[in-house]
Amino acid sequence: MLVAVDCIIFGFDGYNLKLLLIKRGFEPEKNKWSLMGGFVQSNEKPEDAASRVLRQLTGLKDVYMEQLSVFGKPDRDPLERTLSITYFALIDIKKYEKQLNDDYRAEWFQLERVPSLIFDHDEMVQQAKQKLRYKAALHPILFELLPEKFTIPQIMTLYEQVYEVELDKRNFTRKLRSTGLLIKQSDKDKENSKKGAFYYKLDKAAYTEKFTRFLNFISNPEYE
Amino acid sequence: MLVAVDCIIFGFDGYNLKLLLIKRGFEPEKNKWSLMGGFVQSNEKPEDAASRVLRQLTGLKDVYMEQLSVFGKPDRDPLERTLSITYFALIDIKKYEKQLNDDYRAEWFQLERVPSLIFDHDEMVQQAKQKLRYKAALHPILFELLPEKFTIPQIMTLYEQVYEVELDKRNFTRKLRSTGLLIKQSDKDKENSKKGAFYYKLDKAAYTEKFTRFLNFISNPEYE
DNA sequence: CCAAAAGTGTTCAAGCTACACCCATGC
DNA sequence: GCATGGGTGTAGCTTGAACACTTTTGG
Repeated sequence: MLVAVDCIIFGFDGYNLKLLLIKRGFEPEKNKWSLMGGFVQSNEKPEDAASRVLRQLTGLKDVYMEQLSVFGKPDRDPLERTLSITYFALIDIKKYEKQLNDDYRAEWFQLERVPSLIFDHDEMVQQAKQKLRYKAALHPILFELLPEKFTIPQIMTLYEQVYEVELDKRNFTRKLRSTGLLIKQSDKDKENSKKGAFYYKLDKAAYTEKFTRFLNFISNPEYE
Repeated sequence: MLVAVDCIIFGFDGYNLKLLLIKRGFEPEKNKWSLMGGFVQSNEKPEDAASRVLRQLTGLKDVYMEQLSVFGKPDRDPLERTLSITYFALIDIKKYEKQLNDDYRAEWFQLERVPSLIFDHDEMVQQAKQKLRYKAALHPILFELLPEKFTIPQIMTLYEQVYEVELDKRNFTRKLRSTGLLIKQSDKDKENSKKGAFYYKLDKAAYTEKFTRFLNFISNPEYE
């Protein structure tokens, strides 16, 4: 049996949550949109294959990545029985922009505008979105999508995008600060407003320490 | 590459949370304790393989089962490169008792008394325990471990076992009732006390409807 | 009548929701 | 000087935690 990995890669540009897709360069389904994937080599762990694939496409390593699940219907690939292990990755879209590998004709798509994908990749994306919501309601993983310095309005927009809700900025700010994960900087981002919004950095030590604690950023979402 | 499934099977006998293991009947590692597993056949989805394997061992079908993750280190099986997809299953231990298939020399082990297992199966069990805690803090899956009629002290013991904590019965009862998942019966279980404890059944409709909602049975556990 | 488990209520603290106004600045 | 987005505080309510006594009945 062939074993592949497919990566569901999320990015955030400050306004919208996006997905990185490639235009498939070979048959079957040549020129259709697809997730970035590759086969697990004989000397490789599946997670190493996923990191390798991600690095090939984006040039990035040490990216937040998590195993999602296995897709294994006997006929999911029409040519040959192939099992796919999916991984979802969260990357800072700005870091990536410079390193884009043009060989793959990759593009970012807003989540609402994702085209239909080959094989069972649509289902993979659905599952990844769900998992992202589930996980981000409990753990501070969305910081992985942000640049080193970010503002509170930015994070709030991110949460609003992920959950497709509108949040109250007073309550959100209070809750966010109460996590103790943020370090306020003295400079401001003035791109999005005249007054400017203070930058924050993530307190890495607190992040590591509190990662596995319950956070409850979003109350009573529907969980999968 | 060979692809196998391995099942982490949990059961509850009213007092202790248990794990079902088999004594391996073939080389390598013959006569060592192991999870029940099997290879994914060419016409089979992995989840079907898992159900099949579970049915072979226990005679049960329509069991609560969930994909856990993939274990894929190149050398995890010393003979041949084998990928394993793990599933965890929750079964009512009483239903099972009658149907035990003796071919596999299976035994239930209390979680604290699980022997060391072949290959990376120890790690699989660890992961399954963690996932069980995570999931059961948010969703009412532990009912899958109980018989059709059960008492509140039984469920409470089950939660105490899963999380290795002591709970307050007044608070627990109130929280449990507030879920609207239980239907009180008029008869009592008199096996465990003279006064007897009322039986309850699960309200199947409410269970299905509320499954994906946040429940928060356990406050602030450490999540994985 | 007594031992053993089942069942039940109240008080306090913390956290969540809803909600409206002032601030700083570029144009 | 005004439009735009950033930033802050309070009151009411809900939820969770802590805690002790009464009930039932088999032996």
